[in-house]
Amino acid sequence: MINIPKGTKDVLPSESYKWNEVERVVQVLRNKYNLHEIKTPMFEHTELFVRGVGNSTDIVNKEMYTFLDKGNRSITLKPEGTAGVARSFIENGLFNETLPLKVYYITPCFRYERPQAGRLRQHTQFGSEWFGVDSVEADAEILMLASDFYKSFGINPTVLINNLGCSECRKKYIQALKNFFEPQIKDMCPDCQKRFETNPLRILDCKVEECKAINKNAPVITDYLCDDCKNRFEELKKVLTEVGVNYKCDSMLVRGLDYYTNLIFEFVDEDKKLGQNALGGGGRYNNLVEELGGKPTPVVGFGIGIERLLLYLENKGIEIKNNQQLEVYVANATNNLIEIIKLTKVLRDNNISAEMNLTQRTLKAQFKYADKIKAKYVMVVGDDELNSNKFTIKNLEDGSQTQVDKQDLIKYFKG
RNA sequence: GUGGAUAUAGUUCAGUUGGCUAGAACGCUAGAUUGUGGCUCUAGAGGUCGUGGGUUCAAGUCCCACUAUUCACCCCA
Repeated sequence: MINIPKGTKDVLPSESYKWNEVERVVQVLRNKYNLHEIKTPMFEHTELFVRGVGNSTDIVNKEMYTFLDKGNRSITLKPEGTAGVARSFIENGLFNETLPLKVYYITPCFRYERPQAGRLRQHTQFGSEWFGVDSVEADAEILMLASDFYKSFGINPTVLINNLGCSECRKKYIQALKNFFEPQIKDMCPDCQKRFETNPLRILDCKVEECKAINKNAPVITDYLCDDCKNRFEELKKVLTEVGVNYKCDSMLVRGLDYYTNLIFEFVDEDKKLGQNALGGGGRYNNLVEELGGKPTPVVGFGIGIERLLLYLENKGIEIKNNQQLEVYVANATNNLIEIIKLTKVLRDNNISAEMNLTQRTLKAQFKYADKIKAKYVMVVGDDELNSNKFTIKNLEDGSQTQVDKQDLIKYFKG
């Protein structure tokens, strides 16, 4: 017996309707927000993620599915959605097209980690990236889109927001951080000592108690923002309050991807029932396109984990509606197969969901089956019906039974 | 990478201080007279007790190793 690989999951026929519903919600948002889908490959050159996601990140350092292909190229299964989309944007010269460009994707992502509740080696992200806009409106609207997505499922998770500043204020802030940590870095955990060299910002994100204690007194980014950055953040907060986005400021929020500038955010499960409490996250990355070799283009975007969304809904006791229902089961009480098949085809040609008996079962067993698959109606087709052109239709929900003329069948089911 | 837990039927789980042909519930298949579901009743199929080794007269049960799963930490979706 060959088992499913570690950290992966089958979506079984009995639960796939949940995924169909997620896709339906995304289609609705696509129209409401005028998004366009972009599909990029499942794998890219490893270098893209090293440069895009950043080589001081855990994703790049220890979590990538990297291998050499037969042409000795280093290939990596995408660990997140943004880098590939940015690459495509540059490679296809989309910065020369009409901007802003608002794209979205639903894609599997791969990270080699130890699996646990809400964390898989293959997970699925719904993401959206908006190229060529750098405004409060865009920042607010991308948060509204993500928030709208969650609200479509009847939830309203808190989004933590923070502002990392433009490259100018960030430079000053990082220097301030270095000055602050330098005298006491020897008392901090080995990870933080490494972070001090590679990316001091991430020290703020440390979960070790001793480090957290020191972090409490660390300089706060808001004190180092230039007036532009400060005003913009204040204005964003005003807008979010007006439009009902459930946000909270968190000056410790850093996030583990290097490409962020200015706005960053993370949707969280505040009850922490998930274990992993990040439901989705994102922010602004105004330098990424340029760093990957494109014309300087501001971008804002997010990624939302679908598996975590479904887990969150389950924990909250929120059920996703299954709107797939079989309308008619065509039961067979005759040897005239041709007529059964033709009748079923007529129903389907009129967009009526229909299934016919495919087994040697008795009529009684066919009724049992129809009940089990939750058919709304059973239409009995026997020699009597075929001779008289009148069909017996039983409503399985209330048990009532009706005779319907052959030419009125469609009207009966559609009416 | 670090630490903890678990492994018995398709699923969820019982299985006592080691003791006869390993159980339940749900699910699945079929039947309860003539062409009608749900409820009920009856019957049936389905397990080398994760794998390998050890202790013992005797191992699902105790010990060891391996494998798999799972939870937590780090980090992230």
